[in-house]
This record gives sequence, C-alpha cells and structure tokens, in this order.
Amino acid sequence: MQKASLPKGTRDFSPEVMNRRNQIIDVIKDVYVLYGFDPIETPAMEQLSTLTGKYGAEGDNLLFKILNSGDYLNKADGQALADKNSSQLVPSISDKGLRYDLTVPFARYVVQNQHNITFPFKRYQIQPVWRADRPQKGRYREFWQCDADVIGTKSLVCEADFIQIYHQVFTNLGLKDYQVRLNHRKILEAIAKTIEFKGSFTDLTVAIDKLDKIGWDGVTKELSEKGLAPNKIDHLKALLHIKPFSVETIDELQASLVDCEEKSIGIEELNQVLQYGDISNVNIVLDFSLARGLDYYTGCIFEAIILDSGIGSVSGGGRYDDLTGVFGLKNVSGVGISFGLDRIYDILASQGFYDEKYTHNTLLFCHFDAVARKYALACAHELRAKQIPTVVYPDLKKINKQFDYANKCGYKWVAVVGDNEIETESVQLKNMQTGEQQKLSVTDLISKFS
RNA sequence: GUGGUUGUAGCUCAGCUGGUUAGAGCAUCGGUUUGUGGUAUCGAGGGUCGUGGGUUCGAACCCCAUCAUCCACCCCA
Repeated sequence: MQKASLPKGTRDFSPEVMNRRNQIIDVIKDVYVLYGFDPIETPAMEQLSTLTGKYGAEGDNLLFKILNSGDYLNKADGQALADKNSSQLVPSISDKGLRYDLTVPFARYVVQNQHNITFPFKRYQIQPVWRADRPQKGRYREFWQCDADVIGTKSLVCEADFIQIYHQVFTNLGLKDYQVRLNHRKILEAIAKTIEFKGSFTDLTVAIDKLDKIGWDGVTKELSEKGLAPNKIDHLKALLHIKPFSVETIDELQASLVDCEEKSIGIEELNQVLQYGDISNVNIVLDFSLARGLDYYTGCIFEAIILDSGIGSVSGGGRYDDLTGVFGLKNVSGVGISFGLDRIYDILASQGFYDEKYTHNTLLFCHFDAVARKYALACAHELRAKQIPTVVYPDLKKINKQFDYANKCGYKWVAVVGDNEIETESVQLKNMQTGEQQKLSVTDLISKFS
C-alpha cells in the first residue's frame, strides 16, 4: 500500500475551510465589483518564455517547469545533458510552466486580446499561483491571489480607488489593524540623488527594504559596504521615517529632497492621489523604505500588512508603465493590487475568527423509521422546489446518531419527523445550537426558510 | 540554494540512563433496553515506532546515511 501524501507546500481544503475561504473571496470580489472590475481567468500554465525573465534572477529559479510530453529526452540538448547543466537543459525539455503570479499572465492577455479590449480595462482575477519556494509560515507553494488591475490609463484616480478598496476590504473582513504603506518609485530615485548614492539603485532599495527586519544597524552596515559615507547614512535615516500620508508629510518631503525631475513628478503624483478621495478614515502611511516589486513598477507602490500578525504582507501592488512592452504593446500603463487569500485566512484564523464551528442553514431531516424517512423525502422535495437547501439523513439509525451527524457537519437546523408529524403534516424544527424546538406545518417551514 | 527543528495509531503527543506482549487524549465504529443530541460511561478496531544500514545478548531510544516536516535566511502574497 502506498502512503497518501501531498507535494510539499500544498494543502487540501475541507468543506469547513472552503466555506470560509469562499467568504473571504466573496468580500474581496464584492468590493472589486463595486469599483467596476470585471472577472477574467487565464490558464494555470503559460509558455515558459512568457514567464521567464519577468521576476528577476531569483524568480526564474522559483518557476515550476512542466516537462514536455512524449519522448522529451530524445529531443533534449545533448551537450547540456552530457554536461549535466540543468539551466541550459531546461529550454530543450520544457516549454511550459505554472504561472508565478497573475500580473504577467494578465499583461500577456491584454496584448493578445488588445483588439477586443476597450481601454481603460478593469479586470479582477482570483486564481491559484505556484512558486517553488521553501514553504514556511504564511508561505505556500500553491496559493491564491486576488488581483485587480486597471490598464490603459495613467490617471491617478486609479491609485486613489485602490486605497479606498484596501480600506473597504479590510473593514469588511473585520481586520481593523491593517496598515497600507505607500511609496513612489520616483521618490526613491530622488532619495538616491539626495544622498548622492553612487552604487546601483537596486543595492540601495534592497538594503532599505530590509529596515524593519535587520534594523538600522544592519542597513548601516550593508550601505557602508557599498561605500556610502556615514553622514549620508544619517541623512538617509532622517528621510526614511514612516509618516501618515497627508499634505503636511508631502510638504516635508518637498523641503528635504534635492530638486530634480524625479522629485517633482513623485510629489506631484502623490499630491494628486491625495486629492482624489477622502482618506481620513484610511490607515495609510508613507513609507520610504518600501521598495517591493522593483522589476516592473514605475510609479506608486503599495503594500498592506496586518499589524502584529506575524505574517509579512497580505497585499502588494503598484503602477507599471510598460509591462506589456515585452509582448509588443508599447506605452500602455497599468496599476493593480493583489491580496493573498491564504495569508488573510491564516490571520483571521489566528485572530479567533474561526474558533466557533462553521454552521450553515441547510435543513437536515432526521427520522424515526422507514415510513418517516419516506415522509421526509416528500417534504424535502417540496422545500427544494422552493430553492431551500435540504438533506434527508440517508440511513435508518437511532435519532441520537443522526443528531451527532448534524452537529459534526454544522447543520444549525434539524427537522425531526415521526408518526406524530406525519399525522399532522408537520415537522419538529429544532435549533441545534439552542436546543429550542417548535412544531411547524410544512407550509410554515417553507416560509420560515424562504 | 543556506542554516536549524522534528519524524511513534487518522490527528496531537507520552514513552525515565537501550531491557519482556509500545501507551494516552481526540477522532472512527458499537453499547448504556429503541421520540431528542452536543459535556457522561463501557467497549472495539487501528502502529513492521519515516526509510535503509550499523553497534549490542537485546534498539522507538545510541551511531551513520537517506527521505519528509516545520521554522529562519534569500525573496515574496
């Protein structure tokens, strides 16, 4: 006999878990729809060439590659095979891969369907993605992303909308202690100019992005090694404090950065985002150490976390000016965000949202004998005709076994039927949580559940 | 890819410095005389102790290897 097991970093989801995951998806989907996004889906697998080179050097290693069908070894690169050179061998034995995120497949979709798309195009997409990472807390090899993107407009109204979407989604989920972090790629560039950083821009952003993990000592050490003078590091330190996103903060920024084109654009754009909506209720901060997604992001960048959750970010996003360019469609700007469904679930679970057993309103008929079971089947037929979810316990078992079943499966309502009920064409409706019970005619039962 | 952790029943684990037929709770199934459950009680089934070697009279326990797991780094949702 073989041992039942699952690949590393993947999970099964029970009915109870699925119901809750679907609730989260519904919350996010409803907000997306409220802001005018339409759904699309794309295949789990893409051409490997669509995916490679889009996520940085590390990203390529984390792609799941799909082995070609048939006698793939016969067509393999003989030299690479002889040299045991894996990376060189891959292109000759694999031309498909599992998608790594939903943004790149979306860019591919836009380019391929450009003649059927009216811009600006607003789509949402809720599907699994796969990464060949080492699993750990809050990190899986198969996980779901909930994306919304607007493509084909540079308007900062979109950024303002996403900020509102963040607030609405987290509020609807009951996660009050969220924090949206905002930064602008151009501001980061202006910071680099202000402190006259001579090394590569990536080195700088990678270093400051680790601030909340390795602290100032670590960042100072890393930047010193890159040749940044101590007084410049102090200057940087003065610039990086997290501040509320407000007119005052932007004025402060105006004063502390050297004049340059990046600064003007960055500040102008942040100002506009600020104008397009009331953010007074939104927990949003400007965080200049936020540097994620540098590969294709060019404007505003977002990240959302749940404070004290022990899990990193639950959402990331930003504006990209030329993601479709690699597929041949130039000058199309887009902006989007992505929620991590699995991390949101983990946080809700750890905050006690799921401590109570999941219950549902499907009605379970429990019966005392075969005659009563037949009566229950007739009742169930009537209820289902009125779109009321109904189940008749299938076996002839003692009533306490049937109640056990009801409790374990999360049935909140049970209809008990026996000789008495058959005579009066009624049921005993029982609330399994309170134990309360009342005799109802089938007609009254239907109106109660309609 | 790097470092650490843990592998004993379906799940969570106990098993004293190596010593007879390896235990508990939960879960599953059945009973506590059959029209009312969830917390009670009795009982049953279920394990070649991750796998392969080695040391020993004797290994769940010690040694080596291997696989898996979880956690951290890198990076990310």
